[in-house]
Amino acid sequence: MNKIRIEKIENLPARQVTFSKRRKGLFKKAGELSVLCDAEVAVILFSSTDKLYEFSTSSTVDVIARFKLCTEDVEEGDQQSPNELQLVTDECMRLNMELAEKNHKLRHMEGQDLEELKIDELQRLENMIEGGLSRVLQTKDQRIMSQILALETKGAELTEANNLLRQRLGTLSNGDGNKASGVLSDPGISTDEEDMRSGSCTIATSCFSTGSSSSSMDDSSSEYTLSLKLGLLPR
Amino acid sequence: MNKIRIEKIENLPARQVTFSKRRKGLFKKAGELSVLCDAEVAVILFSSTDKLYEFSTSSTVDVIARFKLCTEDVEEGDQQSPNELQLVTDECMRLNMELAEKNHKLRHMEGQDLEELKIDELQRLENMIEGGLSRVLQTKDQRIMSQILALETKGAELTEANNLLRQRLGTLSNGDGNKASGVLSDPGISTDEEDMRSGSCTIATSCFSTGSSSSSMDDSSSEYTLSLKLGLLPR
DNA sequence: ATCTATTCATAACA
DNA sequence: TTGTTATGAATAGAT
Repeated sequence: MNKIRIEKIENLPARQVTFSKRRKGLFKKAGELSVLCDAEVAVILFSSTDKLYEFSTSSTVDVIARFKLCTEDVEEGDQQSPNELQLVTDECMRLNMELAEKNHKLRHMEGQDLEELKIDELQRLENMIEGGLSRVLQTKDQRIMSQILALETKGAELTEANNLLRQRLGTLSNGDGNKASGVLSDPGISTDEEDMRSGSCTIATSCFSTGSSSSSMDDSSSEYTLSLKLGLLPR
Repeated sequence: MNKIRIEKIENLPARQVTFSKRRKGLFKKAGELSVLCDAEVAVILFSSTDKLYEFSTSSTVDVIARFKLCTEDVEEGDQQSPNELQLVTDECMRLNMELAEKNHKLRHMEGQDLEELKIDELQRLENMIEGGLSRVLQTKDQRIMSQILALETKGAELTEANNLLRQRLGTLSNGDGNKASGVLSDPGISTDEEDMRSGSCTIATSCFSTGSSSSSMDDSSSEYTLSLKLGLLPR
């Protein structure tokens, strides 16, 4: 409903959704144009994940052939039609160079081959890495928070259910108090709650195995609050 | 204002107008999609009068080359002779995949597309980034230290030379003490030292504006050491 | 080409 | 992924 700026969508799922919707729209428009105006059209589309999508009135290769005819006439004279092998070879070389560059950049990001960098380049690299790191940390925290929230909710539900069951048991056999309390330690009924305490904690703490955050392990407050405190540790 | 049926417009002028309007719209949509979703796109269009129109993000022939690569893979296998073209095409495909993978990794390192990662993957990513960061910082510090050392040495040499000159001047005109001390402020002789203190300082501090690495900057030592430490700052 | 009345496409949300 | 809806964008028809 909102107007958007035409710039790269950084959020991946949103980008994927927009891609598939607009791709559909684009293809539709292309088809309408071809019918309305009796035109021949081909649309070739590569997603950011390098997947190919195409639309064409007749056959894409036919349109391409026609296109080649039109354009080769223009540049004919200086070169005899660069054959397919040449085309693919060029693309190969281009890819090779691009790959080398990316590898180089990646090595720098990983702290390798730093000798070749000047101090200011190192500084820029540092800033870039720190930017990435902060985004990673932020994302991780968000993820952890939402997981904690989900667990809390489930925990609360289970606790309530447990209380209800206990109550019901108490009503059924109100003559025998031991029976009711015995149920609590019965794995068949209250395991869920137990799992919350042990299992979830492990998940939370294992995430911080770096060591920077294994500090305040005191369970002075309730167990649930404890996992929260650990979870949001920004580092 | 009326809704129109999608069928060939028989009226020629009307068809031409519609063609030009919708062509513009189609190209715009194609451009928006490519920017929004970081996609590569090519639109090839022949009017009913066989005039060619094209739109593409990079170059139409590049996109066509890529398209050929993708489609030829599909129909490989029935052809037996693994000619050169096939070989190069295979290599191209391999490169394409590798490149996609590197790009993906790089984006993660830069803190993009993190939605697709699970918590433990985020944690591993964080560790990797932190490793790189620490190496970058270490390299930067080393570089800075060695530059400091070089400047210190040079500073010491200059000081010594300066002393020698001063001494010599004192010997030449030992009757006049003012002359000798005046020399010190004479740009022709002692500029080097002055420049070290003022000019370089500005450069130096700006480099550490990030704050993360401005650690042992204590100027408890001699003045030379102070200006030198600042001076080595890069750029 | 320029101008609206409409239809259409789609961003955000569920 | 699919569907819904409030909005902005595209455009048919007229000038």
